[in-house]
Amino acid sequence: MSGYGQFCPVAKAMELLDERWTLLVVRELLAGSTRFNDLRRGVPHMSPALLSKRLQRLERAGLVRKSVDGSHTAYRLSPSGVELRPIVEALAGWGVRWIGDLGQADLDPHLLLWDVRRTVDVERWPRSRTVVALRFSDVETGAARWWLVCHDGETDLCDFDPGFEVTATVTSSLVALTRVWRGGRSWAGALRSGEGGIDGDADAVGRGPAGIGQAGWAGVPRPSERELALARPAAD
Amino acid sequence: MSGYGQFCPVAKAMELLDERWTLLVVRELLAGSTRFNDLRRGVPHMSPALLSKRLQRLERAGLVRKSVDGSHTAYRLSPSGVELRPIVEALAGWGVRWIGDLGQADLDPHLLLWDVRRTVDVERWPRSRTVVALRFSDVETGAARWWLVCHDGETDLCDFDPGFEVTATVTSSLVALTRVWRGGRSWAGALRSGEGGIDGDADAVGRGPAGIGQAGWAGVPRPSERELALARPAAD
DNA sequence: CTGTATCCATGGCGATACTG
DNA sequence: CAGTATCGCCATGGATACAG
Repeated sequence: MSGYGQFCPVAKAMELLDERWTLLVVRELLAGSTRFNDLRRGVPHMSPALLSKRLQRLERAGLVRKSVDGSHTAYRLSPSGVELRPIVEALAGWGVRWIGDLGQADLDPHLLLWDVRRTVDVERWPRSRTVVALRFSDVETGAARWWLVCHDGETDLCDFDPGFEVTATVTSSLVALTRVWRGGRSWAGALRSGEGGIDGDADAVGRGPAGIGQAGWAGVPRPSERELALARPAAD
Repeated sequence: MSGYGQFCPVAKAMELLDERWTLLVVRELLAGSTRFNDLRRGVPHMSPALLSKRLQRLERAGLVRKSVDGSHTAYRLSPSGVELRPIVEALAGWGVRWIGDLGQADLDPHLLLWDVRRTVDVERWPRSRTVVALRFSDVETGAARWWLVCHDGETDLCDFDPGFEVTATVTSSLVALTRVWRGGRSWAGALRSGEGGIDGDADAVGRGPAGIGQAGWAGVPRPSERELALARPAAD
């Protein structure tokens, strides 16, 4: 018995949505990914077998529609799936307010840049090809260097040097850039503390992270220290 | 590893909230239950061991505060827990729109009346003691007869005859009253089809289900047939 | 009334490898 | 690129009994 045996619509909704990974797949679909491997990038650590299973389940439940066009497969949310957007956004807002503590295990340069790629504010960048190199000061070789290549309104992410001239180079610790992108930490503060830096034509790229953009929920107001204290496990 | 290894706040939120039963416990707390056994009534089929475990987890996460006063224990949501209300309500709205099909296993007279008890519109009832007897025509003995006793603005639920004079008697199939209470089915329709009936002083009790009230999300607009068709597994 | 303790079966899921 | 196949573990949680 995997159901709850309740008619309550919260229970009926959660029978589907409380399965591990499911809502993260929905989140990635809402963010615009349609391809299997794009979804994988957006939901790292999820095995392909499980992703496949979840997509099938969501399709059977009518939240996702799969369309095959030649060798090209796309998954898109149906109307009922799209209606989960306010819920996912509310969860993001809640999470950003109340689960602020990030462990080292929560940090992931691949995922951060996969998300950053979507928030680059191309309008603020030069119309000619612009390349921002990113370097994480505290990440092991292999995931420490990245390049955002912006051209014709498209942004590509490379984990290898694409060879073009670099407009500016942003250096930062992984945790600092993650915090800045999530909101709640300012790039100015990261610069001051020495956790971040920018070289090259900073103005051209909107002074680094400002031009890279922020998460959609970055602007959600954080609880005050007083509110946080009230919500804490409580000495009672 | 039970986490998702992601900094995404949706992932961080779901690490806590996608555990089985958790959000239903939150729902019941939001509805106003504070006592362990009241929570159990609101979340039937959940073992007490698991309820205890979830409450502890929620307390450690700062969403719930436990207060002990003599032999009286109360669980209340903290500010961060209360902030889940819009999410739970949105889930209820989503569920009621898109997961309309109720199986026989989802029906439960105990839970229905536990919920109904909260929505009785005492203002509409006489100031003197009012007793509504409910009888499910299709439920096995033991859970087929119920009494709502309303007095001094309080509503009590009995599964035995309290002995007072009955103001009115509502008869219905379990599925019909569940649908009416959830919204999406009208009591008038249930009466017409013969699935429901009311005897006695119907006017005094707001003509039955109208006075008994409806779920908070009963008014959520349901998708049209056309929308439903679009969201269905799709013949593509 | 408010839980805790214990036990056990299940199946979810992580890992890895492999295919059209 | 877009998945399937297989395997095995162990944690989840259901059931039951019991305790302060």
